[in-house]
Amino acid sequence: MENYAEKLKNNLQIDGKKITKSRKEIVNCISNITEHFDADDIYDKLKKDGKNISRASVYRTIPILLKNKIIKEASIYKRRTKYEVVKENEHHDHIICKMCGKIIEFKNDEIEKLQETICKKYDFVLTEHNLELKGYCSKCYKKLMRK
Amino acid sequence: MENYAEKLKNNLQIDGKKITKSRKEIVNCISNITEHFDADDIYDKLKKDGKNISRASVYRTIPILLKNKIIKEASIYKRRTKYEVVKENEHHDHIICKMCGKIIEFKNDEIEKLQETICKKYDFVLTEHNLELKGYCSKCYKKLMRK
DNA sequence: GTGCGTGCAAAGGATTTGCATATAC
DNA sequence: GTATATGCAAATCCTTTGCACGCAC
Repeated sequence: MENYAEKLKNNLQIDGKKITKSRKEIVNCISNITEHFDADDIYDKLKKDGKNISRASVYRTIPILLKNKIIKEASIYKRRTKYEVVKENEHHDHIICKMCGKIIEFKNDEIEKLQETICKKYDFVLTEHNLELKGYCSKCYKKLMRK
Repeated sequence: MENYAEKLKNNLQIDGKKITKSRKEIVNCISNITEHFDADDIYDKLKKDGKNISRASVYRTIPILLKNKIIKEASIYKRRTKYEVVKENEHHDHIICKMCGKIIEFKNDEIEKLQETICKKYDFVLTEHNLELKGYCSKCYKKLMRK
């Protein structure tokens, strides 16, 4: 379990930025989200919890969270950017439905091993990777076929 | 060299859609582009060539080109969708050096097969994928180690 | 002739920004 | 006290859409 609030605090101090109530609430809010989320998800969740933090503040905090690797961009769906909380040692890849935006996370050791093999072949040292499989979930594919 | 105009024509006829001047101009325009482009790039290029086709038509033609696999989404940068012309049998993935930016293109059939297997497992129909391996090329890695 | 496609301008919608005020330090 | 952050509403900007007209078939 990582302490995102602490991480943010340290990074803000280094940058000479302020540790405000809004920022603390936002980082606290997202650290409880396990799925993917967008700016409005944060805004709504805060509002539901009685915290009246403006959309502007949410949007202005997101770049800070990105920079400090507390969240990362997961996908963009219908012009809306989706994020996920960064968890150390929990890498996974994504399957994305192009129609409904559904996202499935997976991890495949065989693929990871092959990636290593490929990089060795090209004399590269692999440090990270990003694999996105795009297509249609069974529901959407059926819809598509009916047309 | 593929004949995109012909491909579009055939597909439009199958769908009972019309082969209009605008659509012909647009497909002709993009078939000469080798880099990535967005909707406005098409609009501007057409305008420069004296073809006054509205932005609306460009935007309305893009989904048709996507559907017919004449173009595909390449990336989204600053809320602007970038496309590239689809070239048959030219799929590849990328290895990218984080230090010098060197890019190596590769293709690995085993990984592609595994992707299919994974999608089947999750009841997804795979239509496209994107795999980026990031790390350091041997030269840069040595530099890094010397530090 | 009919229905699909086009152009125009207006609408949409996520995100950004200017400005006055509030707050962390 | 001062610089940075916030909230609000307005602005931005890519993209979509309604509508009247035009064109492919």
